Amino acid sequence: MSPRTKEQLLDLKEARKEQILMAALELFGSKGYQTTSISEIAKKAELSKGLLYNYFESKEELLNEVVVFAFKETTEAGESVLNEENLTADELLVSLVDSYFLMMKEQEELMKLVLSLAVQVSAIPSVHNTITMVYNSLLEQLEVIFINLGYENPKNEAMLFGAIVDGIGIQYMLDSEGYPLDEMKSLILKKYIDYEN
Amino acid sequence: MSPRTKEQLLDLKEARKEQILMAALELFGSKGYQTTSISEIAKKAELSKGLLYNYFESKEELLNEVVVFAFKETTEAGESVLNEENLTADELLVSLVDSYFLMMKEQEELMKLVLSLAVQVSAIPSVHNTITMVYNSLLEQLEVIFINLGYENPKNEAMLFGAIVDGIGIQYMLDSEGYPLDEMKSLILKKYIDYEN
Amino acid sequence: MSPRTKEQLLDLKEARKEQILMAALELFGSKGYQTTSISEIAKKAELSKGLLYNYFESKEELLNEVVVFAFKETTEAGESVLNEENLTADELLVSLVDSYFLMMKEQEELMKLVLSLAVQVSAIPSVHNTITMVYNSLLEQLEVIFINLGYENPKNEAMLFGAIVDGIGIQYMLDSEGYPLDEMKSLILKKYIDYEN
Amino acid sequence: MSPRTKEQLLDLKEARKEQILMAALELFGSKGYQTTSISEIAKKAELSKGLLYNYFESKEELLNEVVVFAFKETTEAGESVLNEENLTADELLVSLVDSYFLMMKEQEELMKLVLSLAVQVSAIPSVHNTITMVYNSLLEQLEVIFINLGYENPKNEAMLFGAIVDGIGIQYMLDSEGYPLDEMKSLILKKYIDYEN
DNA sequence: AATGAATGAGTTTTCATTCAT
DNA sequence: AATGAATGAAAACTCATTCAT
Repeated sequence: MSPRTKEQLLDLKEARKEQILMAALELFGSKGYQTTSISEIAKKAELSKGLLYNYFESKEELLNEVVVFAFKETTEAGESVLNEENLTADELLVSLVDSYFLMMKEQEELMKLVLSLAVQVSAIPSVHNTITMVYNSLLEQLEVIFINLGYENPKNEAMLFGAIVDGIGIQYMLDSEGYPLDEMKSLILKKYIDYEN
Repeated sequence: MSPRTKEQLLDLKEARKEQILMAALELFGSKGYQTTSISEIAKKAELSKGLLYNYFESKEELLNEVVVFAFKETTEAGESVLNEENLTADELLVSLVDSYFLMMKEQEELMKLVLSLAVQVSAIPSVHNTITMVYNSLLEQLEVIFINLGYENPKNEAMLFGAIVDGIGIQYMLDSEGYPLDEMKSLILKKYIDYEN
Repeated sequence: MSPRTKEQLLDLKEARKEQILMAALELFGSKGYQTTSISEIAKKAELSKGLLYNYFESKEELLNEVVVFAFKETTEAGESVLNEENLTADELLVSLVDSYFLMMKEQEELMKLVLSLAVQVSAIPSVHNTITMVYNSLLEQLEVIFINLGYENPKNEAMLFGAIVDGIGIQYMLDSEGYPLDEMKSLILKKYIDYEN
Repeated sequence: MSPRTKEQLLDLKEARKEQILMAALELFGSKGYQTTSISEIAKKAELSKGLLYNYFESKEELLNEVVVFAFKETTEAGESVLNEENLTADELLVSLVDSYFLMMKEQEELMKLVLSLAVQVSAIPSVHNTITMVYNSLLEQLEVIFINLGYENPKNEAMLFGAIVDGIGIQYMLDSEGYPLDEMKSLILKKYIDYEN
């Protein structure tokens, strides 16, 4: 019998990779990078340790790819908001805040990871680079909005907005049960726009 | 020579403990908790591993005490601002922001630790409790100010303010060289008060 | 198209086998047996790992066949010298020394392998047997010459000669750049025959 | 109770180190470097893996120290022969050959290691350097003798002699039971001196 | 009180070998 | 005949913690 076609193999490979990335994302997010072992990831991704190393050269490389993967989702959420047509700048901001808060609620693990990595992993240079890169691309996205809103210093405004979201993320991480996520959302929107929930 | 009095011994013990806590704080802050070994801490604190275990039962307990120790400094800085007399609420806020931003600049390590711990060690239950506790006491401190400022929902305002500071801390950690710390400070103050730098 | 004849298939198989053996020989010689992986050999021989296992049952069996293959070349070089007609015994010895030293220079890899295997691999019983076998057949070849030269104890003389060649091989391996191969050759020949380079 | 004095500790440390070196020497010699695991060495040296790493930073460093250790014994044996007084150059050579052959018989493991390393580990640069160094110091020792014997090219003679010893070592390694060590010794001595066993 | 030698479980990573396709 | 995905045992190495001195 002939071996699988190249395309089939590529598909399989991509699927496997994503499978591993998802498992790693979840574990890194909930337990932290250092505390998560390759064995655990392999078990969660339902493959063997050895095979995992066919897809990622090292734990550190895996982490890097997880970072890219994780931020990609965040960026894409923002992107889709930005691409919605017929929205005033104000409505855009509301929509963006909505999407971030939704993500915090629904993809807690992802947010935890993104945040914990930003902090925890600065010690690993390659990861630090990756994070800085993707974080900056997020900020640029935000900047566009503040430009449209006519703010005086849109770059700094974008950074402040980013800081708020990150900070809330941290607080939410510390106590996701009791945290008044919705109230905070209203509060922020009120600061930026005249918003009645 | 007469034997040392009990108090002297207690002082000695306290001094030693602080010596260890400082060393651990610095290392945990710069390298992260998991990546710092007990040996390194002992070397930096200039005592033996064995003796270190006379003061702290385990690495995890040491971490807990480091968290308390680290937040205490932060809280005390805030406290001293709050206790300054003859300040209007507005001036208090300015003063508090000043003190936080000063700390970020001058005690980078401490900020890094506080933040990274908040995130990184949520996985360790005992540490999670400690952090939640001290973080809440910080928030209560802030709340007082917003009460005085007459804000409608001072608790949430305190949380938002805390989030901003944390978020800026994260951004500063990612790129402490290039980050426009002073510009961000002005921006924040302008949001809260009519402030001209 | 008609199916290939059995002979053609055998030839193909033999060609493949040789292809693998050559690759393994080169890698074992340069990197050592333990340090060379089956994957590397397969890549160098331009076939898949799986297919390689159709030709050799295990890495150890492959090694055994490599040993035979490697020594065969050595033996054949000697054989061709012995079969040259019209040579006096002295001339034969000169010729043989020539051929060994030429091999050392031109087939460094092969020599390295032969030697390193002789030593490195004594721990693997099956390989030890193979090496002993082929090494002895080499010695028998040499013995013939010393018989013809009329030496008293041709067997031991053959062994001594073999030892000299091996020993020089080792020294050459340690420093193939700086080693005075030609001077050593002259020296040896002078010992055995009145030889002027 | 007070900790041990520094000297006691140093003695203990030296003893442990030698204990480990001996175990490693034996195992590397009989099984080869790659095939011997740190666990095995630790077990043979009767300590834990972890403790072994207090004495040697890595397996490779251990190997290097084993090489030095192993050659030191060889060199010292030669040295002691050279330092015997009232010996003619001829007698010195006899004595040296005696000592080498004795070592081959009695310290088979040591010889095996020396040889196998010379060959097997050329791939590890640090070890290659170590071996080249100690091998050259051995050759210099030999050279002195050939100078005293008035040979024309003592350096090359020393190398040839070294090659013979190495080569015989290899042959002896391949078949230590059946090898006519004593006959070979006589043969060599006869070549160099008029020697009647 | 003080030391650091000692342990061993746990970590990341490699690789000969098998097997579904 | 041919592929390379898949496995898992084993390797080198680390480190929190204990304990004899």
